[in-house]
Parts: sequence; C-alpha cells; structure tokens
Amino acid sequence: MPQTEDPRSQDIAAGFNPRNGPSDPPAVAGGVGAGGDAGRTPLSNRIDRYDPPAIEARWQQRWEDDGLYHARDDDPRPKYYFLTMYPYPSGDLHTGHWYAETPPDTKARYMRMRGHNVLFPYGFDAFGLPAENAAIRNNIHPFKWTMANIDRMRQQAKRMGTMFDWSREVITCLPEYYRWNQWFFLQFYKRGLAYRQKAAVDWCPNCNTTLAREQVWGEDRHCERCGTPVIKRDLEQWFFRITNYAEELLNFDGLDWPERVKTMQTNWIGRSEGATISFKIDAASSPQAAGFNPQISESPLPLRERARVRVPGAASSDDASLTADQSEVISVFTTRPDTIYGVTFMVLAPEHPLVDSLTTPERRAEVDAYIEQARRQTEIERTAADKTKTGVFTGSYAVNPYSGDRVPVYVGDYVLATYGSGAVMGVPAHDERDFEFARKYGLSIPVVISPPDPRDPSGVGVDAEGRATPHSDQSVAAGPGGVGVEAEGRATPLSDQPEAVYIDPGIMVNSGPFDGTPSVEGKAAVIRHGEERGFARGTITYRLRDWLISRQRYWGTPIPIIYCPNDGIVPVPESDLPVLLPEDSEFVPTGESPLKRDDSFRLVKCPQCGADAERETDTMDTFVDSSWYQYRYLSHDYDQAPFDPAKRDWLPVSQYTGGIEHATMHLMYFRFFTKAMRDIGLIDFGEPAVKLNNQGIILGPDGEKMSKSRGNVVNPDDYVNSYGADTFRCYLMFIGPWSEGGPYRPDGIEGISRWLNRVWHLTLEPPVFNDTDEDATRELQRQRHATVRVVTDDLDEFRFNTMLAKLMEYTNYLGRAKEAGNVGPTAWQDAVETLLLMIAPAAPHIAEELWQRGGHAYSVHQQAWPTYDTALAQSETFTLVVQVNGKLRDRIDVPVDINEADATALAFASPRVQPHIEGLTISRVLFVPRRLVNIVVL
RNA sequence: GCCGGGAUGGCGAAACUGGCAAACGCAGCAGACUUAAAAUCUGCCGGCCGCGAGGUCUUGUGGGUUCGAUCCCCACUCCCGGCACCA
Repeated sequence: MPQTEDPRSQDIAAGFNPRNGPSDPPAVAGGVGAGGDAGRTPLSNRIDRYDPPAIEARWQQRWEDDGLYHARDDDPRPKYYFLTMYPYPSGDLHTGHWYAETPPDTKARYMRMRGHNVLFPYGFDAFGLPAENAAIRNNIHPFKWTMANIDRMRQQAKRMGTMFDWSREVITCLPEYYRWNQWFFLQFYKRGLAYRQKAAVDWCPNCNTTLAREQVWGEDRHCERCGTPVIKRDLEQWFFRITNYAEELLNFDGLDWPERVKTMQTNWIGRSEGATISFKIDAASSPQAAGFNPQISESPLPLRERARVRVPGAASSDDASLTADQSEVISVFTTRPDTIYGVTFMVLAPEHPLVDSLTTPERRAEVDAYIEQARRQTEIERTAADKTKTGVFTGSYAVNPYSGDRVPVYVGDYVLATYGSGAVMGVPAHDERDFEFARKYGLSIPVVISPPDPRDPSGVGVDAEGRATPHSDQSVAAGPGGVGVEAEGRATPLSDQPEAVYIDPGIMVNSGPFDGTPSVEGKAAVIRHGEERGFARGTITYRLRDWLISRQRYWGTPIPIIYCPNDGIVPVPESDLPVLLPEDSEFVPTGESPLKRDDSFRLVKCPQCGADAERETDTMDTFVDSSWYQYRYLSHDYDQAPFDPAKRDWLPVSQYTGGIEHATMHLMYFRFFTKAMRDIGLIDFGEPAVKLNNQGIILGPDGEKMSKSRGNVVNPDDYVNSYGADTFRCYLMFIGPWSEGGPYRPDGIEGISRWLNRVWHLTLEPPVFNDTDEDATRELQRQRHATVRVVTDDLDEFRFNTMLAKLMEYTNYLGRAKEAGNVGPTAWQDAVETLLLMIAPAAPHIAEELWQRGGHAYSVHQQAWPTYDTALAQSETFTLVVQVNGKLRDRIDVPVDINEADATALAFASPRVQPHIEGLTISRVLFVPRRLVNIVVL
C-alpha cells in the first residue's frame, strides 16, 4: 500500500490525532485491501460504525476489478469528454492535486448519472527538469525516477476515489507518445510553422535553458518554474509560429471560458492598430559612402518578421515596398499617425540593424560605448519603467515624409528591438516617453493635437467657436542644458513649451493639410495620405511573440532535425521517427545537456547526402507535450497517427478544468495546437475545449503557498487515513467557491466528518414509524424535490460548496423527520435513496456502501440522477414579509397564491404593523407576489 | 500607470432578476447523557439599548437612484491577480 511506502506520511501521522487513529482499532479487521473479492463478499456481519478506510479500500478495489469507469467508445449515450489538466509526476500527490481533481471528478460522476457517456482520463506530464535535477543530484536516471514517481502517484491517486479511466493513461516521456511531438514538429516545419532563428532570448541561469516568453513572469522577469531572474542571450533557437494565429486567438466566439482567462489572453496577445511609416535617411547627413555594410542591410530584420505586419484592405501584404531599400529607410510603427507632424526625432533600439550604418565617424565612439553599456544591462534594468530615458545621437538625420522635417536619429535603450520595427518616431508633445527624452536632450516639443474642449485649462489653440487655430508657433527650442540637436525644416519660433504631454484625442493642429481634423479621424486620414504616396500603411501589431520551444536540457523530446554541412537543416524523415532519447547519456552537473556530449546520439549521417552530420541536441519545451495530449487519450497506443480518427466523435473536449496559472501559457499553446492541427487537416474544428473552469489555488493554513520549505504543506494522506477520502473530498469542496481557492483550515473538516456520520446512522437506523401524518409526509416529499433542484443547479454551475450545504440541510431535516417518526415508510425510503444518489458524486464510497446496505443493486454510480418536479418542490405557503417604509415589521405565513387584497388586508391587520402606521397617511402600498407587502407612510 | 476580480459576524462563507442580511459549517457558550471525559444530542451565538416585549444600528468609506440596495450609479480607501518604456 502506498502509505506504508512513504516514510514521511508515517512520521507526520505519528503526531496526528485522528478520530480513527492508530490506537483505535477498526471495527472490522482485515477488510482493508485484503483482497480483490472483498467487495463481493456479502456483509453478514454489520459494521455499525462508519469506518471510511475499510469501506473505501474495498470499493476502490471492486470498481477497478469491474472496470466500472472504463469509457466505452461504442456506448450509445451522448459522449462527454471531461478533461482535467494532468499532473507533473513530482513523486507526491499533494492537497493541490486533490483540490484540482476531486471536484471535477464529482462533476464528471454527476454528468455520468445524468446519462452521458463520460470519458475522464488521466495521465502524467512526464518530461521536465525535476527528473533531470534528481538525476544529477542522486545519480538516478530520469526515466527510472519518473516512472517510479508515476507508480507511486498512481497508487496515491487511486485513493482519491475518482472515476479516472486508467486504461487510457498517457505518459509523455515514453517514445510512443513523444514520437508524435516529433511528428507534429515535422508537419509544422513543412508548413513554415516551425523555424529556426537567432535571437536575443530569455535564459534562466538556474535551469540552464532558454524559456518561452510566456514562461518569464513578473516585474523582475523571473523564471516561471524556479523564480530566478532571467537574462538575455543571443542564440539560434527553434520557434513555433503561434503569431500566425494571433488574430484568431483573440476570437473566443462560442467558447464558454471564464472572462478572466479571455481577458488575460487578450492582453497577452496585445493587439495594436496603427501605421508603419517610412522615414528616408537624409542623404546629406548620412555616412553612406563609408559606413554602409550590405550584409547588415540585407540581413533579415527579425523584429520586423516577427511583428506579423498585416495590412487591412491592402492589395498586397508584402511590405517590401516600404522596406525594400532598408539602407535608406527607417520604418516605424506608431499607433498615433495623427501626431506625425509633431515628430522631432527618431529613436532606434540599440540592436537595430541600421544603427551601425547610420552612425557617423565622429559619433562612432559615443554610439559604440552606449550600445555596449546597453548590452551589459540586464533585461530588468533596461526595462524598468521608471528609468530615465537615455540615448545618443547617431549623427544622421531622417526626413518626415509628411512634413519634410529633417529630424535627428538617436539610439536609445527605451526602444525595444522586439516590438514593432524596433524604431520609433519621437512625438514629445503627445507621448510621455518621448516627452521625457526630448526634455533631457533639449529637443523641441511642438504641439500638434489640441484638446477639444475650449475650457480645458491646458487648452491652447482652440478659438471661441471651439475650432482649432493654427499653431505655427508652438514649437520651442531646448530647455536648459540641452545638447540641442534641433529638427530642421519648418520654422520653430519660441513659444510656451508645454509643461505636460497631452495624450488624449483632440484636434490636429500645426499639421499641414490636416489642420482642424479631429485626431480620431485624422489617424485614418494620415494613413490614407501616406498609402497613396507609398510611405505609410495601416498596420496591426501584436505583442505576442512566437513560441520558443528549444530547451538545452536532456529530459525532453529530441527535436527531429539534423544539421548537414552540405544540405543545412535537414528534417529527420518521418519513417525514422521516433528519434529516441538515449538512455545511457552521462549526467554531469556542468549545466549543459548530456546530449551535447553524447556522440552516439549527436553524430549521424545526413539522410539526404549521407555526409557526416550532427543531430540537434536541444529538446522541446514540455508544453509541447501538453498541447495535444487530449487527443492521445482517445487511442493511447495507436501507431499510425497522433490519434485514431475513428475516435473523433469524442472531440472536442466538452469540459476542461485546471489552474488559472496556465491562462497565458498552456492554454495559449493548447489553442494554437488545435488550430494548427485543423490546418494540417487532422480535425475540423479550431478550439480544443468548449467549456473551461478554473480552480483557485489551495494555500497552506497560514495563507501562504504550500511549500516544503515553509513547512505548511497539508498532506492528504494524514486526512485520508483518519477521516477517509470521502470526507477529505467533500471538505475541499466545502471550503468555499472552487474557483477562489484559499487557505486550508484544518479544523473545519470535523463538520464534514460529522455530517457523513449522520448520513451513515440516518440511513442504517430507520425511524420507528408511528402514525403517519399526511402533512409531514407531503413536506418530506417537498423537501426531497426542492433539494434535488438546488443540488442539480449547483452541480451544473460548479457550486460544490452550496451543493454540500444544501445536502447538509436536507440531512438535518431528515434527522428531525426521523425523530418525529410521523412520515410514511415509502416516502422515507424515497427520501433516503435520493440522499444517497445525491451524495454519490461527491462522496462515492459511502454512497456505494449505504446503497448496497440498503439492499439496492450495484452500483450506485450506474443509477440515474434523481429528477424533481418543480410543482412538488414548491411549498404551499410562504412567509409574507410586511414592511413599513421598507423596514421589516412582521412576517406572516400565507398561502403561495394569496392575492393582493388578502395580503394587504393581513398586513394592515397585523398588531406589529399597527403602531407604525397609526395616525400616519398611507401614501402607497406595494405588493410583490410571493415576497412582501410594503406600506409607505408619510 | 493600464486591465480584471474582490472587501459581508470571532473564522470559512451564503443570499435567484433590487425584496426577511448572515443559509451551511467551524470556533465559542449553556444544557442533556456520563462516576468522569470523549463522542453524540438540544438550545444560544453581529453590535448597542432593554428584565422583557421590543427598539435601534449593521454588508470597506462617503454620496446618489428607489417604496425598498450586499446587489444599480458616482467618488474614494484597501487587498488580490494579470500586464507594463509594447511606441
């Protein structure tokens, strides 16, 4: 048994004070896990006390022996694919797993009782760093470590009493699984969805690997897994082109997903509408003859490629016309084309490929030094929002294609190389960053947008009629200490220098032909103007970056690529898959993947020319594995394709559940993969899961994240051993709304335990029936129907806490009815049966036990969910609330169908109401059927 | 800074579409059972005033709408999450 294999749980249990503790021998000895047929042995000797460990072990064995939870492909009932995020096999099934998995199990069991053929599979996300770290630390092979953990966790998971269909289990580190990761990679490569590129990428110095942008978190840009701040490194890496789907990923039509997730993904994708505008380099100032390096100007701009420029309505999406001659043109992306006449400088990111060629000889030393210091800074230092903007002049000028202004070109590290085109136009009057930059370097700050409201205190340039007035005199020269590289072109006479930026919409001023145009319309007008003349175009830019999947680690899927001196990048032929991860690689804590030093893996012949070649030694991000695992569950040993197309009618996933922390990681990749699979032709739908529900995070009793180092880990085994799985399951659901999570409070579990004990005794010790009272019997029936209604609604909506509250209320009511002994025996029997059916999803073991002991046919989990009749659920009377001026004054029991006249009459007749209305004028009387009467007095 | 979500008894929480605030449970108090304890059962359990009947206040703060507001609107405080020099 797993609990005896785990020395830790024993240690902790020793100091634990359970009700059915070790010193308290079980009522029936030898029942626990004694044998597979224990559940089939009729219980002649009655267990009079509720003994969860004995009951639970027995039923778990029986269910497994019977294959009760195997989902059958040919079952005629409507299919319902219920998926819960599979766990990483860390070695211990902890409270978080219980919290993530037993409430969904409750819902899945409920759906099954509602008549669906429910597939509820489970598996293990088996590749990943911890296995490799354990290998380095303890000299255990990651495979052994992982498989041992899986064996252990599988046993622990079975104690949860879930209806997981273990016959479909998926383990991602097995070649039968990961060969399909490689197969997907090859399909993606064929279609340009997988590509290799050198880029400045995020590197975790602790995990010794690159990370995807999604896996870098927080203000300090730390590794999502280990918390270490990441650094940037220039590396050749493999990417999946998720940005191809940026626009489609913004569309959540038909998806029943939490708003929170949709919002997070929308923000993450970060769509911006604007324009790409080309500024020509002013030939007179450019060091063209000497400085141009054709290699640089011809090298692809990674930033531009990855910014997925799209042109709505344009005939061609090829932006070559804007950028063909990059040596002479700087492209910028702006969301404010309406401010184009306010440009007084340009800033290039230090990594921008034009920086070198634009730097004049006399500026060279300063620019090189600046770039060097920018490179030395960490990502966090560079992107700290409160950092002062810095930059250096390159010596070159660019020409504003709209105004003809000649503006200086700077290099500044506040411009990101990875967004837009890596260059910005500086509009200091209408952009806070540009304003700061201009102040610092003494650049002029001409106002080109005027606030629309003439009474606006900062409102300059709007006349009495609210129309804009020309602003030929708004530009101003440098502030004190300015180094002063002044834009040339138009006159910029002295005037008031704006004290603050104005970023809101307004009226375009000082903007040539656009003067007087509202800025909102001006955006389109400016773009149109530029498009007609070939130096601008409407552009949509996304913040989303392509998914970096290369990992410099051993324990992952080998990327099926060979590098040949003759043929370059050569994909491994599909017939050669899987590329097996070698088992005998040596683990040395050098921070490098063992694959790099494993010649028997690395050295191969080129599949095309036979020359000596090398394999890619990086492995794939483990998020690749989880991007499509739901398909593999359908046919986990199918060897012709990722999944057997004959099983398609399970798809897509009907209900998915998992932690909110995956909103912008797994859940983005998960959607991307399904869309890519659709485009490959494997499936005919574009979203992986119709409905999604997230659970919150269960915290330690101290309200902090559970962690071994904090010592606040709640070990489920302790509670399961003493209270039973049913109690622990229900308690986790009772704590509060499942989507909220929250601290685990160890004392609260007593209440659930008491409740299940009450259910036990209530069921097994029927009332002594006295004279049957018709009213009491009818009330019993009403309570039954009303409870079924509430519990059904609550389960439909994932409201496990209120479902359990209602069941407790019903149990309490039954307790009183039993005490009174005045209900009919048949009605009582129905009432108790219904109770067992309703607790079956949440507390499957005790329900099964009591169901059997009640003489019913096995299994309670194959019964239909109880139905209710709305009419029968309704009471014949209700409590009429009587208010005077909205204040409660009396409550009167009245028939449900009481009419207004009668209700009002009763209200006025009430002795409690009288004193509050006596001598006062009645101004109104309100009657709300089935609710109240409110008497309004003056 | 921007975008979400939230704030209700000693605690976790509930309250349908604007209609009895605090269901259900924990903790606490009192009682029954017991030689005693545990377990179990019963009752009480937001604040203030009152012997009581009852009155009065109360859902983060301040306003508003309404016969009536935990719920809708405005302003604010605090907490949590996401994003953040994204042009």
